Amino acid sequence: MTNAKEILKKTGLKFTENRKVILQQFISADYALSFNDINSMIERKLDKVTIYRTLKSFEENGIIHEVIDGSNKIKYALCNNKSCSSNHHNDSHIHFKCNDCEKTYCLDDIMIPSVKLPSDFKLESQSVFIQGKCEKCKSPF
Amino acid sequence: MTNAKEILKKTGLKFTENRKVILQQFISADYALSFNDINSMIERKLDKVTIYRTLKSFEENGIIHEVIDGSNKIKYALCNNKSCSSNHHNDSHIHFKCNDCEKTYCLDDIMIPSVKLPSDFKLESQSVFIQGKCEKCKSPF
DNA sequence: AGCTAAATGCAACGCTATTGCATATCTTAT
DNA sequence: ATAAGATATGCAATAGCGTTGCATTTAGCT
Repeated sequence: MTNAKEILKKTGLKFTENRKVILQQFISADYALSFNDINSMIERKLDKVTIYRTLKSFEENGIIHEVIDGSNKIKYALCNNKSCSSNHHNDSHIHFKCNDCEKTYCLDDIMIPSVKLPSDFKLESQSVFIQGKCEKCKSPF
Repeated sequence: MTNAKEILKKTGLKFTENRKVILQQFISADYALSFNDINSMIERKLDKVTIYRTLKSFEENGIIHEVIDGSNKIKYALCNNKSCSSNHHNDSHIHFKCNDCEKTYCLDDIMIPSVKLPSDFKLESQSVFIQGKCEKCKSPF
């Protein structure tokens, strides 16, 4: 069970109403959220600075990770990997972005194939980014 | 031989001094360039709008392709793939970003391993993004 | 040389994100 | 339960990246 209060307790971050509502968006969404997504989803009107700072602190505490999808906006998604913690993320999974609805999904269940790099590069993390159409946009009716 | 004039001629874009100097930066750099990279590299001072528009038109004409590296800045690199043309790119290669110097390289010679997607997603393009240390930053002396 | 479409420069603007500072709120210890 | 201290929040201002509209200049053709 994914409970906002539990998650926050683990990190040592204070439990506040703002953090709860923001975290709940991540828990219920199955795709990566940007500032704008969150800002329009929540009823409670928060200052934008609060949202930005909340996202940053969630990220620093291993709750969410940044999702790179070429949108030139910062997006985040819940860390399902238990090994994410303060200042250390471990989210090398596949990201899939739909070219129609622009939503980006984390595909945690699919293995990332490994790549053999030339010897002059040292690999630290690897991610696969796929673009295409998601289920809803594939069959538009 | 990679000649700016030749490349521009193929596209039908007018050959101007501005375009020449910008294109030359791409030809001589072995990594992806952002607006800022270009702006600081060239002597000739151009209006920023000109640079942005030039990059966009190069991209639309299959000369350069966008490189996504999580920097939240638009970066571009030369298309080595001959099949890139107006409004159709074919640059599914590996991008490597150095966590130290922040330069991002296109690794054209390495095969991209293919990924099996769940059936509800339709793949249109795939790219692999790797972070680590480049040769220069691996051995700092 | 002159014409036309394309390229450039300037000014203004929009959006995303950040910083500094004063105030409010949570948590812990008493 | 309350007070104290640390943390979180809100407001105002600002920075950076990128775009748009419009007037002017230039490349490339006849």
